[in-house]
Amino acid sequence: MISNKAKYAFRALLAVAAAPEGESLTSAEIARRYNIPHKFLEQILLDLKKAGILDSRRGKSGGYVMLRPADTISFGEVLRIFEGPLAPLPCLSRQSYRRCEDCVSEATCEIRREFGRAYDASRQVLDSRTIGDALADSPYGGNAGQERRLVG
Amino acid sequence: MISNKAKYAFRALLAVAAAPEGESLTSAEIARRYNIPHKFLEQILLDLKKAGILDSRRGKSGGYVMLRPADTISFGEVLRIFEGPLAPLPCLSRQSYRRCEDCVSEATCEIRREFGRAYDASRQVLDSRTIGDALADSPYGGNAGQERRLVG
DNA sequence: CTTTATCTCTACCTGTTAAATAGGGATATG
DNA sequence: CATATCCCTATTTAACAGGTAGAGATAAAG
Repeated sequence: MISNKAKYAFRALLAVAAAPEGESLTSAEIARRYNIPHKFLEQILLDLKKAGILDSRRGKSGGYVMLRPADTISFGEVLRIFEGPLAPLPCLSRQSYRRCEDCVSEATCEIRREFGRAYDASRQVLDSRTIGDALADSPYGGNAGQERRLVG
Repeated sequence: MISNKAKYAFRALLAVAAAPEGESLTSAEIARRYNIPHKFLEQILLDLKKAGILDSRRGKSGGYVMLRPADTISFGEVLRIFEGPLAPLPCLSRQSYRRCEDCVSEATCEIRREFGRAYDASRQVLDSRTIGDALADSPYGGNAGQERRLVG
């Protein structure tokens, strides 16, 4: 299971990305809309800002906007911000490789091989699908991060 | 990352499954071979027994043997014993479904949809690949759970 | 029938993390 | 200058990971 923190981050990102071009969204509004504890959400939005994904405006009529286009932000990237490495085994992580204490030979390790396959399969999805894709595929057809399509 | 507990369980299972037909393997031997804390491993082996995967013999010259053939035991099944549901979101778990508090509409939830894809991809691997498969594909060509192949 | 090697069971311990909660400080707008 | 917002840090509570510890049950060997 992914953490609530990560899930709230996706909610927030999708909401900000789906907002009309140029309009900002406040943490309070997002929290209300999705029933997320407000102060907790603030921390999360701050993390997204520090990661260079969101930008913010302070003061009255402040709020959050996308800093990068939604279709350049993959689910994998966001997940890694909040969950750390996605690899199921330390020896499978490119970013933060660590040897397994109980491993006799990495090259022949069956566990590593099988989980490597599972990891590849899941990464294929998470690192290719973006926030923009998710909105575009949405029933309501959000269109953040790309040109507007004519509907009808 | 999967827990050490689960990883140790796979080590143990693969070792027992790879043992010559009819021979049992002691927890001490497995612990020594893979540098796993012995008492911790004992708990794990007990869990595998309670799950109906391993059988055990007590007393001198005791040890563990497979209760079911290795090629009927998927990585997913074992993982679920030690990690609980594999679904990345509670609303994606068939076995222990739970609604997300912050979800407005499950049918249109972009998070659910995207993680559903990732989950499907990873489950495709974990629920189809078995301990027996993993040994068969091994460089050294273990052959537990199926007829012996001639190596020439 | 005693010793010894094994599995079985239960309790406990320590550090880390999840999931908030709390309380203010900084800043922009009206 | 009042208010609404974002910004930052500390604290709390519960659960969980990853063991450690000690004793009991059982079976084989001598």
